[in-house]
Amino acid sequence: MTPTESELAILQVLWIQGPTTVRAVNEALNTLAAQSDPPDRAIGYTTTLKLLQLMAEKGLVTRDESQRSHIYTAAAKQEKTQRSLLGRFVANTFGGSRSELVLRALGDGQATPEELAEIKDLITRLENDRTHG
Amino acid sequence: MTPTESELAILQVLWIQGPTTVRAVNEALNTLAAQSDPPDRAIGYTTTLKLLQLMAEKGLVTRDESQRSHIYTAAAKQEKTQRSLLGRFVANTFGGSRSELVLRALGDGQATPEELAEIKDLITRLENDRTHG
DNA sequence: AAATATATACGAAATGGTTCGTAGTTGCAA
DNA sequence: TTGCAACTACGAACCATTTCGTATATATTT
Repeated sequence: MTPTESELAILQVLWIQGPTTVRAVNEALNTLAAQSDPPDRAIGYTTTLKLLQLMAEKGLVTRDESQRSHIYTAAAKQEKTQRSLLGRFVANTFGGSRSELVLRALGDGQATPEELAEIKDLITRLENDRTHG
Repeated sequence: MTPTESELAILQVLWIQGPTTVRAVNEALNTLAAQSDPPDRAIGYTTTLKLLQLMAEKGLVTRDESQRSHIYTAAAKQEKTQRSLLGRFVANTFGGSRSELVLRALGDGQATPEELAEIKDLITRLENDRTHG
C-alpha cells in the first residue's frame, strides 16, 4: 500500500520522531508548513486525526490505544517506502530507467563535492560486489 | 504547470512519437496498458480526447486544428518536465536530498555495469567542471 | 443520396483525496 | 460537582482527476 502525498508528509514526521500523538504530528506539520516558502496554510487538528485514522485502516501506521491519546507509529521502514515510491516514480517519469533518473538528479549542478564523492564510492563498491560477490 | 499521472502518460507518448492525433495517442496508451503486468484496463477514446483537451487548456500541449483530426504536441521538453517532477518528488520523499535519492536508486542492485560506468563518468565530469570551470 | 465511420465538444457521473464541523467522551481544574 | 480543555469518531462537503455517454459535425463508402 503506497501513501499519498499528505500521508507521506505524516510518515516523514513519524520516521523522524518515532511513535507520536496526533497533536504532536499536527504541530510538526504546521511548523513545517509555516517554514516553507511561501508558507502553506495550517492544517486543522481533526484533519490530521482523520488522515491518521485512514492510514491506520490502510495499514500505513499502527496505533496504540491504551492511553486516551492514541500513539501512532509508521508501519513500514522509511527505506522500504522510499524504494516503493521511487520505483513508481521512475516508471512514470523516466520510462523505468534508473540511470536516466540519476543522470537528471546529478546533472543540474546542485550536488555538492561531498555528495559526488559519496556516490562515486558507492558505485565503486557496487562494481566490486558485482565482480567478487 | 505540472502534469498529473495520466497526463504524464500522454506526454510520454507525445515525446516519443512527436505530434500525434488523439486516436494514435489512445492506441499507444492501450498498447502499453495491455503489455503491463498485470494488464491495465483499456482507456476509452473519448477519455483520451477529453484529457488532451484539458491539457491544451492548461498549456501542457499545443494543438493544430487545421485538419479535421487535431494534432497534439507536447508543450515542454521532456527534460524540463522531468526536472520539475524530480524536484517535487525529492522534496516529498527524500526531504530534498538528491544524493539520498541517488543512493537509493543505485543501491538496490538493479543498475547494470554500463549504467554504473556511465554515472561514474558523469560525476568525474561534474567534479572537473567544478574544479576548472 | 443514404448509410456508415470518424471526428470534436461537452455535461455529468464516478473516483480518490483532503478538509473540517459537530457530537460525544474523558480528564482535569476551579 | 461543575465547567473547561483535550480527545476520538464520523458524516459530509469539497476539490481535482478520470471516465464515458451523447450530441453534433464532417468525411467516406456504397
